[in-house]
Amino acid sequence: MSKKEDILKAATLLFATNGFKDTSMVEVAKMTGAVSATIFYHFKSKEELFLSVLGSVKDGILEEFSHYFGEKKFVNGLEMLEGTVSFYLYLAGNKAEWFLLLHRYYPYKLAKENDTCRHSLEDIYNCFVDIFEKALVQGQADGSIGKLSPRKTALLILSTVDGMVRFKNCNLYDAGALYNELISTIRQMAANKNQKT
Amino acid sequence: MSKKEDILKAATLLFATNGFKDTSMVEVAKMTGAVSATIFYHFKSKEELFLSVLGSVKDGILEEFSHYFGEKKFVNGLEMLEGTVSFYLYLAGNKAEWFLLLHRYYPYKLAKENDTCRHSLEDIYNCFVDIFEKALVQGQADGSIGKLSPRKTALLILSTVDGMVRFKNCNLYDAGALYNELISTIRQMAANKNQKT
DNA sequence: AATAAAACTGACTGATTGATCAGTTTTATT
DNA sequence: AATAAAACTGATCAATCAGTCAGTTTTATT
Repeated sequence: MSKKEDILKAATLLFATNGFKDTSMVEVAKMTGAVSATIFYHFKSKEELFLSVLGSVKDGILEEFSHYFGEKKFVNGLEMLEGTVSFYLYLAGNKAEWFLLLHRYYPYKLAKENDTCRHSLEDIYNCFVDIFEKALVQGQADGSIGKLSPRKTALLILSTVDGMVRFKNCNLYDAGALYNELISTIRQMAANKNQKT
Repeated sequence: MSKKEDILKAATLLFATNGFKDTSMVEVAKMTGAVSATIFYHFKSKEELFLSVLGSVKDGILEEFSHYFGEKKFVNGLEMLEGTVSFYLYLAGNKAEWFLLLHRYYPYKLAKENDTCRHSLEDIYNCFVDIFEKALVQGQADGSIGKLSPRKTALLILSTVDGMVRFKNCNLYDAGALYNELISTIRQMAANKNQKT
């Protein structure tokens, strides 16, 4: 691994666990066995380092989901929906630092004035919502999912899993313990045949 | 309003919008027309100021909910559940600074080492979950809600509304636009008569 | 009015930190 | 081996900020 990748990895961990302001360049440097000036050689400022971190997290998430859906095959839309939810929760545990970073407020604040930041965040959340939506649309086509607004329902499901992951990351409640209830609720939503679109 | 209350109000706003580290005592002081030393006369440290802010947010939330349930009467558990969700979303808009503060990571990190902080957060989230749970239990008693685990379902609903509010505060998606879908989903959950407890 | 307590302030300090830069070491190319 | 480019470093700086304290003003009490 190159030094630049080393720095990026250390910075991801530190920004995720301590936040932007509470992470010093000296800290990041020490973790890679370098000196802070080295970081400023690779990244022109602390903010640029953060943007690179967020960009690499975006790439990682997009790649993970693309890999999962490249391998996995689903018998219908409902199973795809459940698979996506499971994979999201698995990823939130397996790549906890990514989701910790996304559950900090700093990226969203920076996004207000920085296009690069905003685009990374948009790519990440669009990836999530689009997959949920695709599963819902497919499910409506194959009959495994009833009438409902795919986009809004996708957002509602994302809100729920995002909230569950946040509660877990904040040490409030355990997301895993709600898994069965979540799946059960999704099936009830899917089974709905009466609602108008 | 006393100077101490003035400081507390200014600090709430600044901690909520800029975070703990990104809020300086000079900033808080300026907002109240005072000098930073004045704040240190009322609060012995920046951390103690933050704990006081969180405590006052806790008091505010508990009082708001107690006031709402003191006035409002519900015909059954399901209506109480829907009312609670609505009030939660209303409060998240009306007292945005409270929820912005609760959607920062700093309080939860501080809670790991500080009992006062942990207790405030516990009080707040227990207030939310307990009310949802109470509505679910009451609904099961009066027949408006089917068989399900009240505690886990309460947590699931809280995850959803918490996620929706976070998305809105982060400028990602509009929570209000999902209101109808949310209520509809809750009714489907409630209508479930087949599930084992 | 006298007195004490409470509230408040200006000036200051030590520590931290993002960033710079001249100079050194390492790597790649011929 | 010679050379150039890339990677890295030690020293340093200006700015920011939490916290202190001696001293002043305001408020309450008698």
